[in-house]
Amino acid sequence: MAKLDNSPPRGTRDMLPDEVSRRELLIGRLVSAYEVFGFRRIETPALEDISRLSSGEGGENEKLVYKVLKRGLDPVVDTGTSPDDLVDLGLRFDLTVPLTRFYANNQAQLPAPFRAMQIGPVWRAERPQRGRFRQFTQCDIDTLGEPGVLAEAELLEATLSALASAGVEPVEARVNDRRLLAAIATACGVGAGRRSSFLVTLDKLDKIGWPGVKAELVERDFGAAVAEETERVVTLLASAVDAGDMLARAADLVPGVADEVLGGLASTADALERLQQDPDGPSGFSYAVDPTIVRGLGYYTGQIFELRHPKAAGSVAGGGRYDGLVGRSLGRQVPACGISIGFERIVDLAEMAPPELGVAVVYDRADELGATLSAARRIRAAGRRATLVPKRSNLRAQLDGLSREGFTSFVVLEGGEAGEERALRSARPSGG
RNA sequence: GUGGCCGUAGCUCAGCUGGUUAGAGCGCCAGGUUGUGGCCCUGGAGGUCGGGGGUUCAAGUCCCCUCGGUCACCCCA
Repeated sequence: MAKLDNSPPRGTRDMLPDEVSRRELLIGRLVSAYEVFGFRRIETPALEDISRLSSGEGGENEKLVYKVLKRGLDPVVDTGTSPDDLVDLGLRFDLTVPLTRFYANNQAQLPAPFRAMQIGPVWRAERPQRGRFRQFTQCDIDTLGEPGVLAEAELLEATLSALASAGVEPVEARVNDRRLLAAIATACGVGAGRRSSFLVTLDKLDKIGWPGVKAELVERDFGAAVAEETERVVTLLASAVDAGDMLARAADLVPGVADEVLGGLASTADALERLQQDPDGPSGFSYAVDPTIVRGLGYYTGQIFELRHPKAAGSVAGGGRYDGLVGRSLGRQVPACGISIGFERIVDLAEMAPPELGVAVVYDRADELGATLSAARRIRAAGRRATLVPKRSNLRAQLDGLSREGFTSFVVLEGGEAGEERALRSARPSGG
């Protein structure tokens, strides 16, 4: 038989036992942290109707959907058939779109406001890179039915507290508002039709700086005047000494922005300030109102968030308000807001104790099987974890290996009878 | 989806300008010493050099395609 390539599909990964232990432990921390705020865990299917994944609300991500062919297709496809007619399902590319369907479907049984938590895999047909996979896990919390910025402030607090409980520090939270961005675009002379193209470029400021942003704006045919005005307005906004100052400047520099928008950002910033001062709150985070963060997804309508960690590739969490999305499924507008943690981007930063495997029961293959099994069973009956391992010729080396694996003690069976249980001296690499 | 770099044992890597049966360390297995521990000694298994095609008397080494990783773009958790 020919040897096949055993690596998993591109951008997906196998998970070893130690990794799974670590991930489970981290999920437990996040779930506990979120439950304290009243978020209830739900689950939705990996598959959704393709039309729901292609509504245009998912922005760029919709181009990355894995599509599923209809069952029972004729093996020979005539050339006149459009590819779209062959597909009826797709793998979800985030947890938010499925959540809005879930809400519309189960609304009668859900409280208002409803606080949802979802943890599960999503798929995007991207080119993989460090911190970017084709299958990855998102940890979402969302509040549906709360129009006020209490939702925003609470979601940020819950996320910061969840990250802190996992030892993921320091985290920098940035907050902005889609409506402020729209007003900035207008103030700089950009028409509504070209707004998103403008914002995509502005979003790159921290990466390519003003020379890069201005060059790209000119390249995209916005003209030198728009480019200069953008630099002037945004620089003045960004050079504010604090959130309050920035918002005061915005009222002046960006005349089109509604007071409600600036007031909302002020409330969120104030809530984060008070959280930071509170000895009961999470520490190890900073925050800023940043008029240049954009976020790609098309469905955001209000405040948007981005959380970063210095060692993580890209952002560690992101989200925002999407008041229009539930209405697409329900036919009635329901305000909604959510944040998603990128699990793969924090799992290596989290401080998790290595798994403890309990007692290694070292047996001799020559001994009677029944006696061996019952010796291990007695240990388990005492509420402990016991794993049978066959004795190797070099016991010294074996014990060392068992310790590295994560066993904390061992007993050697002789004639099926357990000897004295002894602790394994730690041979684990430090920092485990 | 576009472009750059990379791909040799389970892991980390060596293999000069193409030239006999492709190497090391660690790990693994068996044994010795030990006799319920980190040392030491001996032996062993394990590679169609990511896969396919081509150039050549000869390819791990050169060319093309493909798969995978990585970086940049795009975008994003």
